[in-house]
Amino acid sequence: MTKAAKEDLLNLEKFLCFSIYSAGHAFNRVYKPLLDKLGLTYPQYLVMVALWQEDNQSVRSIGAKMYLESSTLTPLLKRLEANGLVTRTRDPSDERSVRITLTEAGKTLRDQAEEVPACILEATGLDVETAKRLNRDLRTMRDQIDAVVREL
Amino acid sequence: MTKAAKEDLLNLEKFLCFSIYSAGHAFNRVYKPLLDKLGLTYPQYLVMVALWQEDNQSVRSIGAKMYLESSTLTPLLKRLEANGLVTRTRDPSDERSVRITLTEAGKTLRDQAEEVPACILEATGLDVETAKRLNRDLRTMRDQIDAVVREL
DNA sequence: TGAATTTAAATCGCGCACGATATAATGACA
DNA sequence: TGTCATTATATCGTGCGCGATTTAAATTCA
Repeated sequence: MTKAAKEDLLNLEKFLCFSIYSAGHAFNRVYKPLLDKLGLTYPQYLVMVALWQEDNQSVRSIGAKMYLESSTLTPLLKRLEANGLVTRTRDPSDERSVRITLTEAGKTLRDQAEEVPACILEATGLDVETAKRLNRDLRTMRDQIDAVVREL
Repeated sequence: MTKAAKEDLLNLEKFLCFSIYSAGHAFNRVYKPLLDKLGLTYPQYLVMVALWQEDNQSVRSIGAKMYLESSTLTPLLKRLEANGLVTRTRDPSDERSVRITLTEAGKTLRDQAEEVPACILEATGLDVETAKRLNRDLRTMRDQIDAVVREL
């Protein structure tokens, strides 16, 4: 290993994982004022996006798309239910499964959230093409990491 | 807006923030077995990297580098102290400040952690140059977002 | 059919992360 | 100097996120 490479191992800013970690927190900070108006947290917003994309999903389906466990989703979905945005009902055709369905308020919220993605993109300072490339690279990396994790 | 762009607003996978969010979780998953051996969590590991880089920092200094609040760091550092990796002592020249200093065990742990970054890089499936570019782009984006957040 | 396995959610305990607030020490400056 | 503002850390409450475990339903297959 070169000397420069060794020094990189001592520099937190040179850690790719830390850039992801700190960028994630930065997104949280910039989303907060926008989502406060909607009464949503950042993870709740992402779940709502998933439901606006496809309503009436099972907890399992949402978890698969978001890479989250039921132990994370169940309480979060209960909060969305308590806030009147979704309903949680056992699937009659398979009583193990719980279907999450948007209420009218949950559907309506989508209109109020319409401006959010453009605001966020603007805050990143990235042009659309760069954002797309970054996005693609990150998804590829994530999927590669998860492939490694699965074979452990 | 084009039709394709509108559809992207409904597709969670096309959200840059979600790629960061899910990639962050993926890193957590792949780090876990490696860090379990060291008795560290992922955020604790990042704090240790910061301390290996520069020992005897104040809580404030660590927080500035890691973009974390004292309300996050104080309990985390107390756990590191309880595990014998650091000491926490008030700075005699400014009693408001707490200096975090590596113990011998904390210093020694660095050797055991030596292999970790290479293992992680390998799991990402990225070559060194791509990882560097991605890293640079993410830091730039994070700093840009934080600049926007500060002027709110 | 009936026992054993698998699957889906839920629950629990722990650690992170933040905002709001408290406390104590330092600095500013009238 | 004494008051007022600022700074550094700590504390509290809330919500994520996971692993381990539990419960109940569905599936497998002997």
